[in-house]
Amino acid sequence: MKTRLATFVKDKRKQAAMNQEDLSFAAGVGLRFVRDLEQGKPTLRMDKVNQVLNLFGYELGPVAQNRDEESQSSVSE
Amino acid sequence: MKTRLATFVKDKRKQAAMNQEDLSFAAGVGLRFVRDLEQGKPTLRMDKVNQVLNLFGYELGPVAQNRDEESQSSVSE
DNA sequence: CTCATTTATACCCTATAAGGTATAAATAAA
DNA sequence: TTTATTTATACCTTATAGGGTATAAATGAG
Repeated sequence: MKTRLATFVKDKRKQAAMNQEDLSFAAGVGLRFVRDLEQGKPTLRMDKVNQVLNLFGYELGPVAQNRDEESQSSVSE
Repeated sequence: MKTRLATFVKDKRKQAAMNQEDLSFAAGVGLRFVRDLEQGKPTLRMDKVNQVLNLFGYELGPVAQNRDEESQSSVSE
């Protein structure tokens, strides 16, 4: 499943013109981890996810279940 | 360290008049996990954290590092 | 103060996330 | 089409999170 988080990371990565390998290196996590993250694996460790999000000035936090945290566009309806 | 997430959960739990044991049972996670969560342990698994947040209508998501995601009331601004 | 409740720490075991390697499947450019 | 690049899956090992139990330290009521 493509979660909000997965989409967010993939999107930010594309914006930064990086491939998954670049990102994994920059974040200091394994390439496999970046892949799991972008595939929406739900059991990831928060600290590892944060290592990635920090690159983009973000971090994991509680968000209301329906709100669309200022990603940018999407939700067409 | 008391992270934003730790504070959020503890606060929501208090609001719901539950102790940690109640919360662990309601969320289907171990009591130890609730404790680690409220103590700000950084290496928690996202799925377990989400089991707790879901009780309050929240979930983990990317938030900008300095913003103070509405703790309880509303988004003022 | 004592006693009850709640929360925090420590020890231990089991299940599994992280990550490496290899491979396969897309995606894109020629 | 072929070939290169990127992304996805599978297998395996190692490190560790989750969680149970026990204990200790707070917190609070009397």
